[in-house]
Amino acid sequence: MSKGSYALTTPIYYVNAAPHLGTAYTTIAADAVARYQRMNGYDVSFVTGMDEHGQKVADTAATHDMNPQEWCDSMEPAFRDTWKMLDITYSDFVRTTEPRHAETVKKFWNDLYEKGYLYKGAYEGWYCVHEETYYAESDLLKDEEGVYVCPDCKRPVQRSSGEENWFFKLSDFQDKLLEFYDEHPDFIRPVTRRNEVVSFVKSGLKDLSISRSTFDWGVPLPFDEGHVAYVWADALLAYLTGIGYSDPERQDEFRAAWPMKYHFVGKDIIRFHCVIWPAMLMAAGMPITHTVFGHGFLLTKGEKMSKSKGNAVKPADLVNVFGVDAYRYYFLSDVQFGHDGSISIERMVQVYNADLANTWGNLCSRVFNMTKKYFDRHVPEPPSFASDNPLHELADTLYQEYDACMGDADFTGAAAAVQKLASRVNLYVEDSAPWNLAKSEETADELAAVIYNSLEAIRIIALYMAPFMPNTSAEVFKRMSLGDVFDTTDIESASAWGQLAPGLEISIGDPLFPRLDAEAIDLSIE
RNA sequence: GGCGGUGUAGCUCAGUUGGUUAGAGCACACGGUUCAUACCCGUGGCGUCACUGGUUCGAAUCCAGUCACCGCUACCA
Repeated sequence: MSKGSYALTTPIYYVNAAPHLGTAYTTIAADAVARYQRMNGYDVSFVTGMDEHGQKVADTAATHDMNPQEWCDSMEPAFRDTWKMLDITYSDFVRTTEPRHAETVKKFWNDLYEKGYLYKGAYEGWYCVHEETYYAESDLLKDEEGVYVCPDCKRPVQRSSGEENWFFKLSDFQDKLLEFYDEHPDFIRPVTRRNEVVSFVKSGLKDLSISRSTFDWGVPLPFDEGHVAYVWADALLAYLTGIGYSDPERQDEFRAAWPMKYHFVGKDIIRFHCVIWPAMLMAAGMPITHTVFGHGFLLTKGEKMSKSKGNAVKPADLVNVFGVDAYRYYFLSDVQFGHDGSISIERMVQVYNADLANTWGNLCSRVFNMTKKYFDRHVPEPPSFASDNPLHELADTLYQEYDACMGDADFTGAAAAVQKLASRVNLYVEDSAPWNLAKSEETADELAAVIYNSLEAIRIIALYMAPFMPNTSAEVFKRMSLGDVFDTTDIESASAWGQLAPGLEISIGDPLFPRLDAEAIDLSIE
């Protein structure tokens, strides 16, 4: 029984660079939510993709001796393969050069054109005579007297009318946006981002040029074929394409999935998603995505991680050392989503050893071993008193806590909630000392209870760890003869205490997370 | 310059509407245990809660100022 639709997106990533830790971070977060909400009973639409248009792409293609389409095609595997490596379960991968997306762009902007939200005008730019270059206002510097000067040669620049473009009447939406933010406090998260956006909009909105005519690498506007859509006027619409907006056969899906639940984005593109995008939707008369979540940046030694600084460690480098599951777990659990977070190899090793090797992995190992040793590898029949135990009590509160965190994109909180149960099982085993209970026939029932309860807790932990660490949970389920953990469609009832069937065979297997030695890892993030 | 944010144990961070000896995880030290991946369990130390002044019976928590760092201040994304 489906709880309904749950749609979310990552940004449609600009093709100019292969996925790096930052894009992987956003995508893993979205995937954790997607996986969880599927297990929680929703029909999940999870859209990601590639943003392939614009002058810059055309230029980059040229430097590689390719035409733009060839260049974009050559980049597709970099994205698809990275997402495959990270076990990303997107439901649609939109390339903005696909015909179906061109349909979306044409349909959408034609609608706004007919509704009178577009007009032709000239974009006012700045020109430096000496450098013979146009600059955006944000690129300019100011001299002592507050006069704009060229960022390269420091000479004053002059205002200049650029090309004729189509403009979207963004300024018409200033009040409506402010009203919308006010009525939908959850639209922009976290709160600091919200404040920034509100103060930006309050400072006044200018109309936005949404077309370009000086190059042709883009979607031609249907009412003026000499113009192609500006990249953002193109890329944002990929969210619609990804759930079937322009596909006659997917209209039911589209109606169910729109408006979406989440756009996960980096904080650097929050404005496009929180100002321009809702204004576009208002103009189109469409409802607006529930929440745009602008997460923080990953910092190494306090500096933003980016390829431009040449300090990029590729996701694959870390996956090779730690494995996919630990990679996902580390970034989601140790970096507060929404805040900038420091990351380091040292820290990653610490978290891996503490949370995964020592707590979760070792717990499975010790309990599975005892099951083998005391019950010939089979889940024991629990005596009637077995369900009265501290693990049962804690497990009963887990769904509520975890669900609240995941619904809130608080991955750190969700991971901690599961981790708390794992720690509690370790303590329970310690307190119960099954190795002593095994010494006498008189305590055989107690021993069965302890082992059954520990196994049952492990089953439940594996369920809730699955969105973070899909492979490990699948493996734990397999070792417990439990079937596919991702067949779960109602995690709340699946995690209710006492469903583990006695008699199932338990296999021990190799350690899930062999301990790592920080000294032995030859990899540094500078 | 304007608006906003941050500054709490070695590290990463929690600290609700101001209220008893300031918390968690990790790291560190010591003790216990042995089913387990030298694992698990217990105990412990450490903090002038950035600084200064103020309000209050009482402030990490409110106010003012100072210092440091950071974000936003539109069309590369």
